[in-house]
Amino acid sequence: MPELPEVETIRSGLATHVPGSAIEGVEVHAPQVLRRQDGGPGALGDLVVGRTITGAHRRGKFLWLTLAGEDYALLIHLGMSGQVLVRAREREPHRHLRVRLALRRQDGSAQDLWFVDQRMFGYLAAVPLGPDPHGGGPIPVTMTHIGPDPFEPALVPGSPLRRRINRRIRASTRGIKAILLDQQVVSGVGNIYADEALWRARVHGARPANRLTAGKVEEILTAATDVMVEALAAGGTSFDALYVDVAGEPGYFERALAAYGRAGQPCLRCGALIVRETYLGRSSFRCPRCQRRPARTR
DNA sequence: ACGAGCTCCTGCTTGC
DNA sequence: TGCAAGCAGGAGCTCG
Repeated sequence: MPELPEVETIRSGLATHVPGSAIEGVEVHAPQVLRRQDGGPGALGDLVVGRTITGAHRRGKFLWLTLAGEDYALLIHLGMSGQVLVRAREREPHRHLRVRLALRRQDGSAQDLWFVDQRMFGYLAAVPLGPDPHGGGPIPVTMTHIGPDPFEPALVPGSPLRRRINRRIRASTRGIKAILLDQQVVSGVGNIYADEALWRARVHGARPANRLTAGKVEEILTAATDVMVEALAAGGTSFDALYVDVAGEPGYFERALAAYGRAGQPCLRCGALIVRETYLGRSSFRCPRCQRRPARTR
């Protein structure tokens, strides 16, 4: 499940391979992944063919390639199982190949950009660029509601934005994990890194956010940032073949996970057995001793 | 305005 | 053995 570190690994791979290349053609194998395209699936080709890719950007789990003219971007969300692969033109198509972009490099050589997605929760869309409400560079207009992510300089500890977000979190009665998963507050954290951050901060995910101190919220945000920095250094987390980088290589952070997926195994801090629970309709893993359930929940 | 719940989708696993 | 149900879950949407 791609979260911030995995999407950043892909962004960085794209940044080294595709800027300067022109999009020569679009081949759609599954129109479903273009369901968010304004004007319908057919509009994608009209908006991107003939244009040159100028850069690869990311906020949270959203990825976009800017196009020459800097008025439009090709927005990519990987959903649960999306992959972006840079492939040789001759390569045999992948079973779950949904969209193929034919690229032409500046030196005249050809390469393909594949959007592969088994479960098709992901999508592609050519979207106009607009101003960033959080003060950064232009972003696709369909994602202006997405909050800043912990890798953004504006969100460093002690910054005004960080303090504002800390207050916003503590104004809510929702469980802290629900807020971590809410991409409109802070983006980039998904189910895996939320559980890891909460384990590190010794907090139960169902703890109402308004009952946390500013210092504890800060500790949770820092833990989320730290675990994602470490995961990025390992190339991301690959549970199965569903997450790979643009060259098709998996990441190696799974072996460093302390909570997620470790039900029945000892807590690396205290030895109590990690438990799996359902929270918000998805699985949560925690240490029953380090992360005590809040008193009045359930 | 906020939050809870539903929905999209495929493939692997589980149970009868 | 074969089939159906269960499960995985990001984020946009609807509804209260």
